[in-house]
Parts: sequence; C-alpha cells; structure tokens
Amino acid sequence: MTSGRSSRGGAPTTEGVSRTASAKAPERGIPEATVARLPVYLRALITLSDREIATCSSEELAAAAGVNSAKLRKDLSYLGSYGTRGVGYDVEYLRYQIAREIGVTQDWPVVIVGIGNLGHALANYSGFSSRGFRIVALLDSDPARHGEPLGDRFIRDFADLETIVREHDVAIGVIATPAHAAQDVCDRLVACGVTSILNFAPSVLSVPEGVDVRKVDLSIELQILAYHEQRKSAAYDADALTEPEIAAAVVESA
Amino acid sequence: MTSGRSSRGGAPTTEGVSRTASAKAPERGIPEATVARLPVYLRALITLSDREIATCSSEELAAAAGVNSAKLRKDLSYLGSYGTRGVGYDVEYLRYQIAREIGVTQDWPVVIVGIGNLGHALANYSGFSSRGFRIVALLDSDPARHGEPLGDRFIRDFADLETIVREHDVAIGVIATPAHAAQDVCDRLVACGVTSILNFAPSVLSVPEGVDVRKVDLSIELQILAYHEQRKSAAYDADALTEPEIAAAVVESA
DNA sequence: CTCAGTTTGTTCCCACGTTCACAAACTCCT
DNA sequence: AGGAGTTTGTGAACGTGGGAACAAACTGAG
Repeated sequence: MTSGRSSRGGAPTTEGVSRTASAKAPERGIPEATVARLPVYLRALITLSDREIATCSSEELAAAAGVNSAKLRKDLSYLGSYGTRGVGYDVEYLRYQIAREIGVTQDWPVVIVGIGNLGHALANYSGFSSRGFRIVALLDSDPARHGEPLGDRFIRDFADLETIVREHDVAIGVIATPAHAAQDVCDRLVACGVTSILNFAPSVLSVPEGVDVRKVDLSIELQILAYHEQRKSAAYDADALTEPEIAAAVVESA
Repeated sequence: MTSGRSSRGGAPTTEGVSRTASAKAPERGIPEATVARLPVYLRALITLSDREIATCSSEELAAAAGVNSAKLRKDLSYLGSYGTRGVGYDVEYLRYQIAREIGVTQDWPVVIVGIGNLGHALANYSGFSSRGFRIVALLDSDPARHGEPLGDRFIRDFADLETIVREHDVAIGVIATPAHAAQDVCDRLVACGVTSILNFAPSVLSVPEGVDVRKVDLSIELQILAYHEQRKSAAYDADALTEPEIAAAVVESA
C-alpha cells in the first residue's frame, strides 16, 4: 500500500484546520484533469474488449485514447496499481476498475429539461443509456409538446419535476432550454434536490455550494476554433511582411 | 496615443533570445485558458450592451461571466489596455476588441457532416449564425436524406464535400456522424483543406500537424458528473462509518 | 492644485498539470 | 538459476494557471 505519500501538495498553507468537521480527512483526491480523462480510457478499453484483446500496454492504451503514455500511467496510478510490470494491463480488470471509480457500474437516473431540437437529439442519444445513465423523464413547459412520444418515453410537464425527482431519486439534470429559461430551471432542479447539472444553454448558471455544474457550449467551441484559425492565416500574412512593415502595422492598430 | 511605454510582457524570464529568426518573434501568445474564456466575456458584454449599459467595472463583468475579477483583468490585459483606471471598461469598445481578437468580426463558412438527430439540432442552432458562423452545407452519406430541407438549406451528398469546401473556402468542419465514420470523415475534411474540426462523435481523431480538433462528448460530461456525484454519496457513507470500519472497507476493496 | 476615492494592470507566489527519466518488478529464454 | 528485455509506477523538473495584493492612473470635490 505504499503508505509513503508525502511529496503531494507539500505546503499545507491554507489548510491547517481540516480535521475540524467529520470526514474529508483522507480525501483520496484524484486530480480533476485525470477525472476528465478516465471516461476516455474507459471507452478505449471497451473498444479493445470488443476486439477480444485481453492485455494491453500503457503505450497501446495511450495511443487508443489519444494521450501520452506517461500521462496515462500517472492517471491510472491515482486509482491504484492495476498493472503488471513487464506485462501491461488486463483489459477487463482495468475496465471494471475505472468504471467503478467513475461510478458507471451503478444506475444514474437523469431528467432532461427543454425538449427542443437539442433535447430531441439528447433523448435519442444512445451514449447515455449504454453507460448507466437512464433517462427517467423528458420535461418541457410548452403544453403543445406534452404527451409527444420520444425514444421510449413521453414528453411531460415541467411542473411534474418535483414528483419525478423524488420518485426516482434523481441526482443529475440536463438543461437544454433557451438561455433565458436556464437559470429558472436550474433553481427548480436544485430546489428538488438535484446536485449535478449538465447545462447546454448558453448562459452562466449560479448554484449553491455542493451543486456541480458542467456546461457544454457549441458556440464557444466554434469561437475557440475561429481564434486559432485566424492566427493560422495571420501567420501567413506576417510571413509576407518584412519586420519594419510589421512594426508599422502594430503602431497603426494602436 | 501613449507611443512608447509598452510595459507589456514585463518579465522576459525564459525569453532572452527571442529576437533570433524572422517571424515568430513576437508570438503574442494568449494563454489557452484565456482564449477559452474570451467567448464568455463576449457574451456577457453583448448582454450588457443589449441592456444599453455603456460602462462596466471588472467586478461587474466578472460577475456576469461567472469568474473572479482578478482573472478577468489578467485575461483582458493579454489583449491590451482597453480599460480606464478609476472608471472601468467601455462596453461597446471592449466588445469589439474581443470580437476582433477571437475573429468573429469576420465570416466563417462551416460545413456540418452527419445529419442525424444531433446534426438537425446543430443546423437549427441559432448560436452559430449569430456569431459569424455561416453554415454553407449539410452533408450526409445516406442517399435517403439527400434533398431534405433543413433550416435554410438542403441536405446534400457527402461526395460533394470537396467542391463545396473549395467553392466557399471552408476552414471549419463539424462532425456529427456515428463514431465508426468519424475518422474517415475527418480524413476527407483534412484532405480538402479544412484545418479546424469540431467533433461530436465519441471517438479519438488523429490529424496531421496544423489541424485543430476540439471534441464535445456528451457521455463524458455525464460521467464526470457521475464521478463527483458518487463521491458526494460516499462522503455520507463515510460519515456513517467509524475509522476502523473505513480501513477495513479499504482493505477489502483492494 | 491637492487629496480622497475608485478601478485597472501587473507582480508575486502557490497549486496544479505535464513530461522526462529511471528504479522496481515482471517475463522469457538459455 | 540468472541475465536480458520489457513495462509499470513514481520522483523530480518544468510550465501553465489562479488569486491576492498593490502601484499606477484616473475622476471628482473642495
């Protein structure tokens, strides 16, 4: 078990207290960056598993996941020592361990709020159900949509939210409404006891402590690409100019 | 005017050389984390602008964008000195400067490949067109879908890709196909000269140097939420156990 | 003009994340 | 058994990012 530890963090600057309340003492603490990659590793392992590959090296798995092998090994080391030196990783075993660590070995009931174009796409998305996420309700505030069949469910009234959340013990909510409705929906979800929210609406949500929000913003992703694309073109332009011309252009733009 | 001054950059820590070769010397280098936030600031400024607010402080803008004000000021400082001390930022002016820096003051033709549920949602998404992104083609390899109207376009054959890309000088492609088709589509896009790709398919794309890929993966986002959700529950469980019991449980699971 | 009040731009420092490089631990062959 | 070859797990160096704090630069009142 290598009780050593040490080296991590090192300076307990703002901690000191810590032991105050109850738990929180060990805080196994898998870094956030690692958590974000675990699902990628899991998918790569599932692919290998489907191809009936029993064992793989960190190099192979890293290639399948699109990362550097040293990073992969360090990431996996936060979970424990699940590999064998000189051999590699057992695909099925590692797959199970990662799935357990992420929590996808259990069933997660999910509600989707806002059944427009995106909501339809989400409701039909097979990637949800295949990873332990079960859509228990599709909610919309527009009465014209109530009762409409979608996937293996029917669209229901957003007013039924609280009943549904309590009945199915829902912890995760997906917001796919227009931006102007997102904060209201979010507040309602939180009030019902939902503590994790995936937000597709282009708006900043404010939530109380203890509630996690992740946002997916299509427009922002495109803008980031546009920025880099613009710089690629600018690099060409810069090559076409001599240094004095660059200096002149800089002054001009100021 | 403030001709001289500058003061940008400040600490030439690891630079020193820099002046060596031709271009690449200045390399204004906005940090990636900052680039990812600029679209958020832009959206916040547009909201303020719509409310006819002429000026705002870093504190106000930071609140609207959901970030810390020191971080916001530092981010903006990479673009230049666009604020006035003791006053704040001119909303319209800053809005324009950020839009120009990101590149959304110009028009970006975009093709979407794979018109399933998600492709439909993307084609109808207003956030694209409102930020300078113009969808010039919706492509799918399924002949049954060709000619189908969607938004203000018709679905066309994927085989037309090269013609369309050359005709409209498309630099950005969106992949919304099933996972198994994504790498092929990606290769075709790259071969036609597309250098920025937004990938919605749950697969790792490999591209040559110089091509940017960003991925949006709904399933991964949910899994990250599930991980944190699981730990919240685990915290409760831990509270219910005494320390020896925790130790026992840990050993057992290993 | 001067002074008090306000807000930006920047510096400094710490925490986090990435990568290299290598010892430890395993397999396989002779 | 022993040694060569392979691959993991991790220590250490490096780079990036975040936040507190403060000097610089502005406004406005007297």
